[in-house]
Amino acid sequence: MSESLPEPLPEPSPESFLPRKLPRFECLEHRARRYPDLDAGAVEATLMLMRVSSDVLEAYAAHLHRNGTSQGRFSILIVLDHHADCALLPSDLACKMGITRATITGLLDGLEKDGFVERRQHPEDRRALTVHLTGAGRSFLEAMLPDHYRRIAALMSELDAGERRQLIELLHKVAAKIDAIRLEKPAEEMSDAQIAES
Amino acid sequence: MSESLPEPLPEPSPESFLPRKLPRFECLEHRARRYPDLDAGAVEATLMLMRVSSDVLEAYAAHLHRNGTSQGRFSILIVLDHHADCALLPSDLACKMGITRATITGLLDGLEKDGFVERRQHPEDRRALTVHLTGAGRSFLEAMLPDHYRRIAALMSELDAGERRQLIELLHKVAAKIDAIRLEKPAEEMSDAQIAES
DNA sequence: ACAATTTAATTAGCGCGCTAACTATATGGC
DNA sequence: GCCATATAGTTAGCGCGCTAATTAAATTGT
Repeated sequence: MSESLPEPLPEPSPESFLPRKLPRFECLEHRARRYPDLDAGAVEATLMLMRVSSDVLEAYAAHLHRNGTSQGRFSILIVLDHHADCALLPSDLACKMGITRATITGLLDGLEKDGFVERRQHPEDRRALTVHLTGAGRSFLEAMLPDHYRRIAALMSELDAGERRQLIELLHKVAAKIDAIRLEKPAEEMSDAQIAES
Repeated sequence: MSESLPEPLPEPSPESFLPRKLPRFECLEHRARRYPDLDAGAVEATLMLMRVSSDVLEAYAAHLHRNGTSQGRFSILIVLDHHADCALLPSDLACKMGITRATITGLLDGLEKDGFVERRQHPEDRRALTVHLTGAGRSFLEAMLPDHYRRIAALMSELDAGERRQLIELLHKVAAKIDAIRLEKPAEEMSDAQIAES
């Protein structure tokens, strides 16, 4: 919050930062001089966070796609395998994965068509279903997982244990402020007028 | 790569990490014991990166949605404003934003319907168009930007200048390994046999 | 000069998020 | 017992990424 433009700015050209794609946050830092509210360091960090994570997601999606699946589907298999004993409902999956039940319905349709999953009548509640991995689903998952974990290890292989902790800690600090992004009015940087009327 | 399970693991329950939603990477760390390839620290860091970035994106999308727009649309306005002198083509936008021309077409359709943007015949190349902010588009953008930058500043307000640098540097190290996620076979952790044949 | 290639934009259709609305069942209060 | 409400799952339709195919125009090679 305090400093702004401590260095003369690396002069954008964000193309040079990362191999592919510039994500949508791209052009912002150019405008450091035009907007008094613009904190160039914050924009740069936000840009980088969004770019790297979207590139990671895209790369991972490409890998899964080659193997005939997708993020959402693969995650369902993982969650089902992990809770193999619990007879999860679709709504449990939605809750554990942080997506809506409607989306789960679609993902399960696909997985069921592939024969990786089956829906069974819930024994007590006739509204509900329980979802289960089939043999095929389990073998598919087992075939994917070792490579999956190897990829994740590779992704973080440039960071030693301390750096990983650091990254997690920094991300926690960012996460603590996510509401400032979402809320109607940001609480930070209120003008005197705003403070007066509050 | 070296260490694994340096601490007994914070015992997942990722619900406690962050306010809302668990993203799809969720359940993985439970399985540290079952898979030899699983590097728990790497999984934890990856999980956190994906979760925070997706929560930031979602929060930002919610804000833009309240104001009748979206990430893609807003980014186009920003890029157009920034290159107001250049008479950008749709394909320039695609390239600068890291999305396909097909997607740009759709976003421009929406923006044009809102009256924020217009497409003009390119003066020399009859295949091409140039895209321009209208007055309405510019006013909308100018009305949004100060708050926009305030939100970004707020997001990073828990990090001092050094921590932001650190975050960026750590993310660079992650970015350097993105290919390991995408490629057919991960290069890391090659067996002796693989090394021999390379 | 003309055919082959490249490039610009679009269209059609998919994936997977979302919300809102709908159906069926369970549950809680009177 | 019965009505109101809540909950499970689905459906319909949108947003915005994507790829592949299409059309038009420019460029390149011989």
